[in-house]
Order: sequence, then C-alpha cells, then structure tokens
Amino acid sequence: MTPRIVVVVGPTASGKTELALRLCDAAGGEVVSADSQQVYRGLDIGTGKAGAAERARVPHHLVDVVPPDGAMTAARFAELADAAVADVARRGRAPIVAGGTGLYVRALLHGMFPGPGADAEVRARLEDEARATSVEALWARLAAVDPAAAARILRRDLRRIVRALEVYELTGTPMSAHQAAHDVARAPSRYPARVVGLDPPRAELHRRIDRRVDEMFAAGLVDEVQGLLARYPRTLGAFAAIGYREVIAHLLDGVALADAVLAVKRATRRYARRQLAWFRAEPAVAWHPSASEVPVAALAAWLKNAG
RNA sequence: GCCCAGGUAGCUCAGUUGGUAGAGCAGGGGACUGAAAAUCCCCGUGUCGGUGGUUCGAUUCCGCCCCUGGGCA
Repeated sequence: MTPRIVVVVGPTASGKTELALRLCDAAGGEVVSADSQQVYRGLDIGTGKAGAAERARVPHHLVDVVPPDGAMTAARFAELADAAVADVARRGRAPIVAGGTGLYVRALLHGMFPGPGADAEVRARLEDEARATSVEALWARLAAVDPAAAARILRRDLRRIVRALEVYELTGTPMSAHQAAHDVARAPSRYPARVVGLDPPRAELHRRIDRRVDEMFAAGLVDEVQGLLARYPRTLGAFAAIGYREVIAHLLDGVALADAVLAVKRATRRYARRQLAWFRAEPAVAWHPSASEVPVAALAAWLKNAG
C-alpha cells in the first residue's frame, strides 16, 4: 500500500527544516529532502544542509547522494525519493518530505512524462545553434515542429526551447504531445499526501534570509568554496547555486567580500520569490505564516493512521 | 557666523528653456513536465526639503527657513 506522506514546502529560510524535524519527532519520522542542491556532497554550508547533530538524530534521505560533479535530474530525484519513502515506510517510520525545489516536489507527487533524459550532445549542438543565430531563431524552429510547446515557451527561454527540441529530436514526437499524455495539473497524486506551505511575512523572511547568509559566511562558506575550487573547475554545474557563484566571483574575480555577501542576500531573496510563485500555483498547499502554527499533532496522527 | 555644492521613488541619481517627472539598483508579480538555487517574462505617483512670492500655472524662477556635505573663520 502506498504510504502516506507529509510534504513541507516554502521559500528558503522559512523554517521548513525546523518544522520537518518537529513532524519527525511527533510522528516517528525521517526526512526526505527535496532540494536540488543538497544532493551534492561537499556543498554543505551554502546549501543550508541540516547540521551533523540533527542528521544524527533524524535520518535525512537524498542529501549527499551525488558528488559535486555528478548529475541529478528531476526524474532521477523522483526515483530515489520513491525508494527512500518506501524504505522509511517499510521500517514503520513516517516519511516527511521537505524541500524548496518545486520541480522535484512535483515530480515526486505527480510524476513526469516518460520522455528521454537529458542528452548532453543534443543540448550542446542546439546551444551552439542558438549562439550562431539567436535564441529567437531556435524558438522559431521549435514553433515549426511543435507549435503547442512554442506557444507556452517564451521566445528567449533557451533552457525550455532546447529541452522541447531535444525531446522532439529524440522521440520524433512533439514534447507537447508527451505532456498532453501526462497532464501534470490533472494527474492524481502518486501518494496520499498532506502538503503544508510556510509563508512568513515578507519583512520577517528577509530578516531570516539576511541572518542565515551571515551565518553561512561565519561558518566558513568562503573556505568551503576555496576547497571545492581546488578540485573542480568553476564551470561545475553545482557552482551555479546561490552562495557559490558569488563567493567564486569574490575569490576569482576580485569582488569585495562585503559585496559578495550582499549579492548572496539579494539572490536569495529573489530565489525565495520564485519558490513562492511556484508553490502558490500548487492547488493543494495548506499555507501557514510560521512553523509554530502548523497543526503538527494532527498531521502526525494522520500519518499514523495509514494502515 | 560666512562662502560653496546639494536636498527628486526604499537607495544612487537624471530631468523639466515654467504645463505636477524617469533611469539603474532594490523591491513586487508571473511562467516552469528529465540542468530548476537554473532559465525566462511583466511591473515606476513620488507632499520633486519647508514656506511665502511672481505667474493662468512653480518641482523648475525669486526671498526666507530647515537639513546634509565641503571650505573659510
């Protein structure tokens, strides 16, 4: 039987981790992280991973599952998360999913169309083509083979244009057809789930973000990045994460440390906004302004009544 | 105390030969189906320091006052 799960979503620094731990304590649970950056080993401080003490007390799944230069995708995440949820439930524990990566949460809850995975060669070729002509020209090419997808993708959104063309080239079927066959908006949830969202007052969220970023630098973020740079090129995909790219700019491009700190704070606020936009569009989220107002006991009881 | 330069959006500033104003950044909203902390789109009314005056009309010109920075005493 499919296990019941509680999913905690919300922007960075909204208190997801704290709430997830409280839920674990109340329900005898384990955390299944849904975070696209915490999967990387070695990127610890900047990704805001739970501390060693917390992880020793409550097991965290899907954290540190690939090396910094490893590949992670939404589909692979969903597979691993399915396995983790099953494992937790099999041992009689409650799976508490917590994460800020909307695409990953959706992949877990609603699945993805069974299309082809990322193909580095195809992507590189399409990107070269966009550089040689223009992104808009590539979009026009997409519009010719998959008008429905082109209508939903903005003319300059290179990432999505490339993905849509990639799917078409690899399968011979327009991506929009694949998507229509797997309508995420209407797909039933793959798990009986309660989704709780945290949306603190904006001023408070900003204060929390500022404090968190200051703590990251105090905890040695610059040293962490320096250590990673000794082993990996700055073009590493994981280095695109907030905190890493700004510190790299400080280390390699002469950006003043104080400016790097401000840049990290700014980028984090913007990221929080994008996260909120994503989760607000999700229909089943029960929103709360703070973790302390979430009915933890009721959720724990619901989890325990699974069988 | 005197002289000079400023006081315009949250911040840094531009501008209006007099017809109530606009950039960058910050901030806000949105999209998102195998890179997603990525990628992309949209959003600018604010006693133009205060107060008198000139004028049909003042943020703009003039007087006085307040504040900030610099210089001289």
